[in-house]
Amino acid sequence: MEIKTKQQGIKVVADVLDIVGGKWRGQILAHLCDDPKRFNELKTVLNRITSSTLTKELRYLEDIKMVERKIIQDTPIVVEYRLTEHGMSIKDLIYHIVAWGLKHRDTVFEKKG
Amino acid sequence: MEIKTKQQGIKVVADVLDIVGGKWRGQILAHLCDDPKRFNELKTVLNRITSSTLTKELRYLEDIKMVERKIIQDTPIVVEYRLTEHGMSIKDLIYHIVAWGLKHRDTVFEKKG
DNA sequence: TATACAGGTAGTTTTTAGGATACCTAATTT
DNA sequence: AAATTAGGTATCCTAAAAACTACCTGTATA
Repeated sequence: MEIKTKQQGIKVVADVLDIVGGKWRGQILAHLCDDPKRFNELKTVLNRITSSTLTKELRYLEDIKMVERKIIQDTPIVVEYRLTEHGMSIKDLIYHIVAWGLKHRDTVFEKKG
Repeated sequence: MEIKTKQQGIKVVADVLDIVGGKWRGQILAHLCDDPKRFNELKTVLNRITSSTLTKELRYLEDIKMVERKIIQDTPIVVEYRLTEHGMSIKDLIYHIVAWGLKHRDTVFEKKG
């Protein structure tokens, strides 16, 4: 694949990073790679995220069809978030991100504590 | 690879996205995957970036040893930015990002113009 | 002579992401 | 009856990211 495919190939990088970037989206998607998670499970595992931020990020991921919200029980309410079938496609990319990070982040961050 | 390696595997996603994320860094790295580029080449190809932002982003990428700045001619001054040897390792990841994006961004962005 | 290009810096302002705080319904537990 | 859990919403606020504007050195070009 040639990235040289000028504005085509580069804009796509920005688009993908819109989806996966920011402080939380990558982490949320990474957690959902394993298995579906409930709202408060995500909240616990994403240390320090607030309810309102988590809600916003999940709504965004729903809007772009990466994640779906499923009410699995009505009363008491139980909600589950999972990757859509289409969203599953992100797993590979997340694996590559993790792989690169495990190999290289120490070098790259050596001077940054 | 198991992402389930709890906080280990997830924190690394955030770290990598720190490097590659934001509005410009991914695009800058993607452009430098092809070949070295001069300051104003980058500025032209990254439509709408300002000099000061480009300078900041390049300085950051230099600090973390992903990119190096090389004065290739003194007078008149000619400066070239290229991936460091270590920075080259990002190529694969960029390719995966582009690959995923080309396959999936239409679906994902179908409702977003 | 003056205008443009190359490669920037400095200072200020705007925009945006994310955080803080408070609050909501309904059920369950103490 | 009161507190806790589950799953949020609404509003405001702040800190950081990026943009805007102006300016700089030095060379080449018209």
